[in-house]
Amino acid sequence: MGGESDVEVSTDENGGDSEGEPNNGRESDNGRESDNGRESNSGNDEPRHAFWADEVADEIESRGPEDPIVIKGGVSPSGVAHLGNFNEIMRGYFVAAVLRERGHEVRQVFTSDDRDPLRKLPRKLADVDGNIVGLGDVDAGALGRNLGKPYTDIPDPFGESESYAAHFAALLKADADRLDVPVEMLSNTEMYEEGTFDEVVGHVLERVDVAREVLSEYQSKVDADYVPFNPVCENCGKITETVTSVDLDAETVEYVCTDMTVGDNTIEGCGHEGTATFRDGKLPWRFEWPAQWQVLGVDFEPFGKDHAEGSWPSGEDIARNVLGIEPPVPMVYEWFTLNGEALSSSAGNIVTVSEMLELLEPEVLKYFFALNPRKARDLDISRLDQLVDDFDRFERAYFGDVDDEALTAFAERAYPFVVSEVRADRVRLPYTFAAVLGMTDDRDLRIEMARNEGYVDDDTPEWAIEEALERVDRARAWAVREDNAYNYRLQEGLPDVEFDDDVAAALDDLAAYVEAGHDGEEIQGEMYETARAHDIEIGDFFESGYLLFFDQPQGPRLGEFLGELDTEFVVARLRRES
RNA sequence: GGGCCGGUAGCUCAGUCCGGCAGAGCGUCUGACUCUUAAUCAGACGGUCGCGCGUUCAAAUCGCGUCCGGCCCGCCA
Repeated sequence: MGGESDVEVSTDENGGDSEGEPNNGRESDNGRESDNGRESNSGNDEPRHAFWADEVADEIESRGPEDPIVIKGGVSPSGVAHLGNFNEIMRGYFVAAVLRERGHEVRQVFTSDDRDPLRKLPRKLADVDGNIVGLGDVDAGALGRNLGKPYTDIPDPFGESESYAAHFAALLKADADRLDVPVEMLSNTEMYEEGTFDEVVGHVLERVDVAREVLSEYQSKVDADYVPFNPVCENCGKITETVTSVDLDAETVEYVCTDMTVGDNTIEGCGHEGTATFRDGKLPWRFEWPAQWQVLGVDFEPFGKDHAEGSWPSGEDIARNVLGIEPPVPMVYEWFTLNGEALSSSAGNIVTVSEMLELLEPEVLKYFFALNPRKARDLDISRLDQLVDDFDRFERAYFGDVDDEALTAFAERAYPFVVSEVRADRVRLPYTFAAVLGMTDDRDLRIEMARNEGYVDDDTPEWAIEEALERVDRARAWAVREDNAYNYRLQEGLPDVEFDDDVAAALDDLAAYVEAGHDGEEIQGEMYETARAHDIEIGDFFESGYLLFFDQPQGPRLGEFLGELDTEFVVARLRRES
């Protein structure tokens, strides 16, 4: 793992190859004593990693895993593929990225646990574009009739994919692609059907006594009749729980299709008695999870705090004492809240990746997941500007432009995995400013305003301008969605406003001045003159201008803004004509 | 009831593993720039590190207890 990582770490040299603009940002001018300090203190005791993924990678490496290192995540395909599910993918992604940088071959897989039965109707679904829709917008009856069946045996409510499960998995995969995360989607059902689990299932059923004994430590319902295999009923298609006998040689089980209790509800069995192969059913979750570790050779798996005290301890135990394998390196991540509340699809408090990407660049979203997984965080949509500001600062820290040792150390490790490409001369408009630029759809005017504020100059490459402007559309979408203080909009039509006679006269004078042809700075100065000449408060005069152009009492430095607009339009508006 | 995780400035969070002056950004306030979008510059304010006890020369950090929030001990993420 030596060579490649050494090259990667010394980013200072290789940053320049892409755009011919040597990246000296990280070593930049303000002589940084921290560089010297780093030399001196790195000798003795091993410094703590600034990025959690490095810690995890250390632990994985210490076990001497064989390449490819396998990193897994997984969810049951119920309801909406929301941002919370992305913990599973993104946490694994950063560890995978670190290991790859260290020279390992890494396979990141994500299981869709799609042989699980649909237990209750989801309140919300997401269509193929990631838009959230209610149950009423799809054929809810068709779903209801399929309660108890594996997700892969249920039709796609949107009638597009081959099953409910396939629809859901496609959404997750599409979101992973949007974030440029290379993850291999695996269908649990397919793995059963292909016989991938045959051996483990046989092994568990052969040692059913041990299996019962181990699991009974964790689940009181495990009794002498408990058989850790749930066949799919050949008659009604539902997952059943009552296995009456096992034939290890034939790799089949006999079962009775009995009722299944789910919370307060009962999903009725059909009473059918039949025979199922090991491929026509599934292991219960507590066994299935360790079985996945075995058949996929999983080395690392992040999981939510819900599993930390339930499935993980039993899974670890089952892996060692029933399957005889070493469980993967675990990592518990805290759940984040959305707007201060728990993520809940039934309460409608969810957001999807594609929704977020309408508001943020992918790298900002990735940055969110690069933060310490142990901390409970809130993703506050109304304060996305804060998150973006934090990201921008994080980015500047990578290039050595922030006087914050801890942040810089974190950024040096995490930043390259957050962006698709490290480029020194990116332009980042502050998010709220970007929202303000959204007041107009005129691309040139946006650029001009950014130029006026010094974010863009003649040396700014076209690609950087293009990328910077992408934030404008997103920030604009945010301002509109939140309808907040940055939701400015140049009014296309004349707003419904009335003015006193003296203000009206002043506006007419200003119109004449603009019509005569003056630049923005001159118009700005003239506004003061005009207001004085008509003996009106300067503030009031500006306000009348803002009302005319934005239908709001506040706005940009008006003269210079008007100077950028079409003169005819400005003159007509000042005269309240159109 | 038993267990796990979180709680640090108004907000978002570093710092906690391995004890050493309570930190950053944003916001707020004041001042400056012909008073006007994001600002910029200068300065100020801002803290019972959830709370208590203990260990220690020294505790946000370690131990015990406790409060609040979330989660697990059915199924499932």
